[in-house]
Amino acid sequence: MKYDFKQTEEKWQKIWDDKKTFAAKLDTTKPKFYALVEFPYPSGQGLHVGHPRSYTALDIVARKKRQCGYNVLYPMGWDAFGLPTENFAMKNHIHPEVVTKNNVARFKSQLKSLGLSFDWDREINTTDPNYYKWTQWIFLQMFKKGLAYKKEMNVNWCTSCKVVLANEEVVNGVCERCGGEVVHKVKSQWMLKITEYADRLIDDLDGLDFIERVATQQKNWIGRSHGAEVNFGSTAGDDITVYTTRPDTMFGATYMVLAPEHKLVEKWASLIQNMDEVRAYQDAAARKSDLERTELNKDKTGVELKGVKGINPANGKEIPIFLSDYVLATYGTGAIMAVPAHDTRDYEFAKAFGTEIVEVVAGGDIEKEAFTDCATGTLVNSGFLNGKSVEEAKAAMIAWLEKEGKGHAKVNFKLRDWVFSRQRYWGEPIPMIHCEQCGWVPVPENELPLRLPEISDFEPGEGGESPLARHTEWVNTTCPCCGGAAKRETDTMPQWAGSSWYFLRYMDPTCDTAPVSKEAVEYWGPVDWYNGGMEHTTLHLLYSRFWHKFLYDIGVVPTKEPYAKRTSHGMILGENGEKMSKSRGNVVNPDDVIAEYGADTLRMYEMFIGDFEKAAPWNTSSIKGCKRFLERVWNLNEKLVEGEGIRSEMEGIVNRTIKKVSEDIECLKHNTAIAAMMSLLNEYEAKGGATRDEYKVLLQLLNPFAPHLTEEAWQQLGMEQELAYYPWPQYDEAKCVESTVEIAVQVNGKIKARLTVASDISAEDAIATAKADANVAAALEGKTVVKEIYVPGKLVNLAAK
RNA sequence: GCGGAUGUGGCGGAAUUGGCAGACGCGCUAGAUUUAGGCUCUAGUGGGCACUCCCGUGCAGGUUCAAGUCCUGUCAUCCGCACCA
Repeated sequence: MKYDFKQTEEKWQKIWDDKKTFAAKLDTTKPKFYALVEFPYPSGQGLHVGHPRSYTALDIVARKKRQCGYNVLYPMGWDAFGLPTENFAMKNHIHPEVVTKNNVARFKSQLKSLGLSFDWDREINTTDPNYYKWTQWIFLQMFKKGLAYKKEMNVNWCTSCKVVLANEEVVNGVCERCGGEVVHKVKSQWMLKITEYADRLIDDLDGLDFIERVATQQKNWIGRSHGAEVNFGSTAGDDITVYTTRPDTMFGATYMVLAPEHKLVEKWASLIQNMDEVRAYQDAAARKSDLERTELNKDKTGVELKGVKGINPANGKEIPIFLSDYVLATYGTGAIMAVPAHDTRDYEFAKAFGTEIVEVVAGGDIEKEAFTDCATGTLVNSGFLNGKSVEEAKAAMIAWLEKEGKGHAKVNFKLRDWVFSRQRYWGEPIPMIHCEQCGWVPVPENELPLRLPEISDFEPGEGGESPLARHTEWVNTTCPCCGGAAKRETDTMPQWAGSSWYFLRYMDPTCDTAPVSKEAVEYWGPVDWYNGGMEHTTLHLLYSRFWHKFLYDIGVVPTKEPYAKRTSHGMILGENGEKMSKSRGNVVNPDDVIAEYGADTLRMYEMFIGDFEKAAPWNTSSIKGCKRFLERVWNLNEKLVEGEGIRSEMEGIVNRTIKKVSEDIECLKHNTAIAAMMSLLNEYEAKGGATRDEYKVLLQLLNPFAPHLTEEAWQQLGMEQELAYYPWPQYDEAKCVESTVEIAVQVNGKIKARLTVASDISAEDAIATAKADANVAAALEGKTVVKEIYVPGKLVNLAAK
C-alpha cells in the first residue's frame, strides 16, 4: 500500500490534539525536562523555513526524552507586541489586536501542520492583558527596588520608526530593524539598571552550559575591565578624574584628553584662551550622528585647551589637556590620561598633534608603534616602578595612589542601562502616574493590568511622543498617593519586555497570584535546554537573564539563572546561498513544501541539511532523498522476513545504530543520526528485509524525526501503545562490536592489504597475520622492519628500511 | 584594527585523545521497468593513468611509523565588536 502522507499526517495531528498527547502535567514523582525554543513574532509573512529548523531540532529531543521516561514540557507562544504589527495596522486601518489575532491563527495552524509536540494548553501571548499584567507587575517591583528610574538623557532616536532605541538596537549607527538613520535626542526615559547586575551576568555564566560563542559574546558585550580611577591635578585647581586600565604606565602620561561634552570645559570657560575654537569643536562633535562617528573613526581630531594644564600626580609634571571625540563621555569618567608610548589610539593622536612620547615599559620599539603588550616588558623611566613587570607595577601604583589618596582600584563596564521607554502604541503601558505633588507614583498593583486604551490613530506625535498622549481621557487620572489630578505615563515598554520572562509563564500559564506559582517554578525550573538565534545573544538572552536574577532576588524564582543550557542554530539560506528575503526572490514557503512532500519529509530534510549550528543553503532536489528514505521505510512493512527478535547477523549494526542515534540526538547531531538510520535501512534491504522486531527498532529510532509515518507504521504492525511514550530502545555495548573486523595493513604508511581478522586479535597475531600476506611480504622484500604498530580494530603499520 | 569561526568531490556534508579521507544524501553515467515522461529498481561515480601505480582535505613549510586532524607561517571567506582608555 502506498504511503499517503497527507491523510496520515492529518490523522495523527488530530489524535495528538484530541488526546492532548503532549500536555505536560506537574508530576513530582517523575524527572522533568523543560525544552524551550524562542517563541516567534507572529509576522504577516507567516512561518519561514528557518523556524522549523530550531523547532524540529528540539522537538526531536523532547520526543526522545518522553520515551526515556522524562516528564517533558515543550511549550509555544507568541511574542506579539511590536512595530511591524503597528505599522501594518496604520497602513490598513485595522486594529493591531486584530492583526495579531489573524497572524497568530495563521502561525498556529502552520506550526501544527509540522507535527511539533508542543503543549498547546500552555500557549501564551505577550499582548494578552492577563499576561502583560505580570510584565507590568515585574516592572513595578523593579521600580520599588530602585532599578527602574526616569532620566533625561541623550537617546538614540530612529528618524524612520520615530522611536527611541536601546543601545543594543543600534547597529553600525543605524536602526537595527529598519536601517534608518539614528540621531541623538534629549528625552526623559524610563531606564532599567541592568548595570547593577553586570558582574553577576558575567560571573554566573561559568556555571552554565552555553555554547562558547554565546558566552564569549555576552562577556564582550558587558565588557568588564579592571583598572583604577586617578585624580589628576590641574593648574585651574580642579581635580580631573580619569579611568585607566594601565596605572602602571602613569609616568608615561604626557597629556590628557577630555570628551567634548566634559563638564569642566564650561567651568574653565574664563581660563581657556581659545574658547571659540573649543566651542566650534564641541558643536561639530555634537552634530555628528552615531553613523558619522563610527565611519570617521580613522583620523584623530581634537583641540588643545590653552590656558589650563593638567598635573600628573606620579611625577608632578604639567601636561597639556586636549578635547577629542575619541574619548567617550559615556564611558569611565569621560576623561583619560594619555600614554602615547603604550596605547595605540594615544599614539596616533600624539603623532598627529606632536605631543611628547615617553617610553615607560621597555620591550617594544616606540619609534615605530605603541608597545601595548602586558605580558612582557619591564618598567623604565618610572621612579619607584622601575624594574617591575607590568602586573607588579599595576598593583604597586594602585597601592601608592590609595595611600596618597589620589586614586583607587575600579572596575568598569561597557554595558549601559537599558532604555525602556518606547513612544508607540502597541506595547505594554508603563504603569506609572505622574503627580505634581508626589512625583512618579506606581499604579496600585490591584489595578493591574493597566490596559491599552482602544484607539484608532496610531501615528506617533510630531514631537516624538506616544500616540497615547493624545488620549487625554486615558492620560488624565488621579494620583493614587494624594488623590489629586495626575497624568499617566504615555510611553510603552519595548518589545523585549514580554520576552524577558515568558519561559516562567509557560510553567503555570493561568496563575493569577504571581507571574508563576512557587510550586510550578520549583518543579519545572530552570529551562533545561534553550535553543535560539545568535542575534538574540546581547538582547533577549541578556535581558531575560537580568530579569530572572531580579526575580530571584525578590524571591519569585528559586534559581539564579533561567537557562541551564543554550544552543544556537544556523540560518537557512536561499538556494543561491544568500539570505532568504522577498527582495531577493529566494524565499521558500514551508506550506508549499509540506503540501508537496509532507511534514515528515520537511522535518527530515531540515535536520539532514547539515551541521545544525552552521548556515545552510536550501536545496529543493535534496529533499527528494529524504522523501525516498521515508517511503522505503514505509515499504519495508511489506518486506518483513520470518524470524524472532534481531537476527544474529544484524545485532552489530542494530546496536550500533541505537547507540549512534541516541547519542547524536543529545548533541543535536541530527544529520549524522539520520545517516546512521539510512545505513541501517540499507543493511535491512541488503539482507532481503527485516524481521518484525528489527523493523520496530527502526521505527522507534525514527519516530522523533518523522512522527506521523512511524506512528502509522507502528499501528499497522498491530502495536497498541503509541510510540509517543513507548520506551526508547536500549542497546548492548558488547553487541556493538562485530566478531570480525577488517583492518588495513600499511608498509611505511602506504596501504598494501586489507585483512579480515577476529576483533579481539592480539597485537602479535595481527602483525604476524599482516606479514604473512603476499602483498605485504613483497613490499617488505629486502627491507628491515624497524617499527611495528597495531591500532586495535583499525590497522597495522610496518615501518621498514 | 581586535576577537571568534570556517576552508574537504560537481553540490550539502561525514570523519579530529593523530590511525583505511570522502560515511549518508543530492546530482551525474549506464542499464532495467514504462507507449513516453515522471516514479521505482540495479550498477558505477574524488582526480590521473601505461590502472595491485601515482596524486588528493585553501596555500607553503614542520613534527610523526602515520596529519583533514598537531605546530609555524600565509591566503581567503563569514560572523561578532568597533576609538570602552
